[in-house]
Amino acid sequence: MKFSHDPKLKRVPGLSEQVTDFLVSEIEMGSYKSGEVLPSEAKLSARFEVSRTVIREALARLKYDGLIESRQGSKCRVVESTAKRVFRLDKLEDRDSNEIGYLYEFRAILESESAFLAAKRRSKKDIARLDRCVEALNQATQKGIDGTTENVNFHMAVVDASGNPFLSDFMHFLSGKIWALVQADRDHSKQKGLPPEVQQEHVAIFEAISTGNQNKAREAVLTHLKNAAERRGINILNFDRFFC
Amino acid sequence: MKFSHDPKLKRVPGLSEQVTDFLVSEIEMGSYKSGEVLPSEAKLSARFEVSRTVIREALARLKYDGLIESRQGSKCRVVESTAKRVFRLDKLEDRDSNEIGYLYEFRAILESESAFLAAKRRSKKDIARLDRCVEALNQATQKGIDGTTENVNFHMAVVDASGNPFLSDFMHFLSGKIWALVQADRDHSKQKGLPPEVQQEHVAIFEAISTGNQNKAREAVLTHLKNAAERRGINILNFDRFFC
DNA sequence: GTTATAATGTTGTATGTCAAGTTAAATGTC
DNA sequence: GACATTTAACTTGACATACAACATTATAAC
Repeated sequence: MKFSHDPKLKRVPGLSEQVTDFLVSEIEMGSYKSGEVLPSEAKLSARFEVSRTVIREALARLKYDGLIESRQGSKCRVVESTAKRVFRLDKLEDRDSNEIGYLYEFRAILESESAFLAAKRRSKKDIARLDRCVEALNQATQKGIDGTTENVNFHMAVVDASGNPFLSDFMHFLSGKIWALVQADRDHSKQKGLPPEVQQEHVAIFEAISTGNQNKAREAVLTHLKNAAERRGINILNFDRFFC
Repeated sequence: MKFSHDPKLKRVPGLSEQVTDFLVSEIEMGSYKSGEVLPSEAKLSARFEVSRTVIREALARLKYDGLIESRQGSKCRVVESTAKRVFRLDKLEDRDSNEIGYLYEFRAILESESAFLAAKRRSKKDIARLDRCVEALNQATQKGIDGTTENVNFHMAVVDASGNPFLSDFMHFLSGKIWALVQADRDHSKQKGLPPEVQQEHVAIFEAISTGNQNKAREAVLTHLKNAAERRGINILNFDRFFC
């Protein structure tokens, strides 16, 4: 049996990765506070019993994230946490159901407001793209195939139609994480194909956006995500805010 | 004159940083598409005319961001953009006023919904913290000092009171970027101290959250951010959506 | 005490080496 | 010729050493 081309092969974490994670947790735990200096590369090399190369690759990662700062000649300094250059969303799979509920709430806020804005700003190209997405979802529903890709495409078409590049970029990032999360426990559910009621929800969103009904677009998204969370057994928290 | 301890010294970008930026832009431009392999470290080393050490440190950064993937023995692969591990918000200072307007809109969505949730979920500790923040802003207003720190603290107390850790974490990240942006052109305005009307807006937000009036909390934040954007001459886009 | 100088420490970069793993070519087999 | 096996070449991971550029600290001079 050959594994040469299988991309799902377990990637063994290298030494620099391990050192990186360790240093990150130490900084986040407060072992090294803002403004303080880290031990020299030589000291870290001795402490972790790895070569300086490994240490440097780990530190390069931290520098890129803006966690530490360095200048030739003097030791690395830990920068204030407000100056972080990236937003990271790791270890999502081993968070409890409660936290995932918060993630869906977060997503619901962004996507519903995106739809609200999209109903106002959507261009003809946006509507055409949304139309294609709905059609693709239709075919997926009829054929009974998975349709996850088409689903994601539709949701991304909505946020892109909002016209806000930050909203758009961030939701692309977030949906990647959520998608990976969904795929992770798709083995459990074993459900094939999209239920027809899901597609009805999609159509409702599309109609509201294309006709320019902002409030209806927002509520259609909220309804859809509320149902989606329920279908996945996620502990939703505050979705009923607009329905009381 | 000595600069030894001055942290504002211009940090000269190292070779690995330059290589990193170049490779990132090449991947984003599409020179290396998803699933394709990068040239070997030796080839890259020859191409950029730097040592393999530099290349490895640059690649370590890309791996950490989830832009590429590597396994011992085979070349690095570019991963699908949906699998990116981080959300980055760089080069914010050289975006035009229009885009900054979108940034404020993005922020307004998150902060107004945070306030909406905070008005429902705020604990006694949250209210106490908000109270301390308002008091600190009061004193800053009276003393006529800058008050930027107190301002940021208040806004973060609001999002923390929302109880949603994702919302909270992300807004901490985002406010760091916005704060840096504000500080960048604070030299232009030369305004000292907070105007009294700003503090009134803060108090309105606090009152709405502490009394549990969700809708009022959300609109108070929107009003505040709308005015804040106007005061800073930012081209706001859609803030009047709730006022028509 | 202050200032100039030397010594030391630290990061940035380059080079070489080897091990472990993958890929591609050569070879053998039917 | 098609297929499987072995071999060779290539690639990443990690280590060690060396040196330049810069910063810090200790020392010496005044």
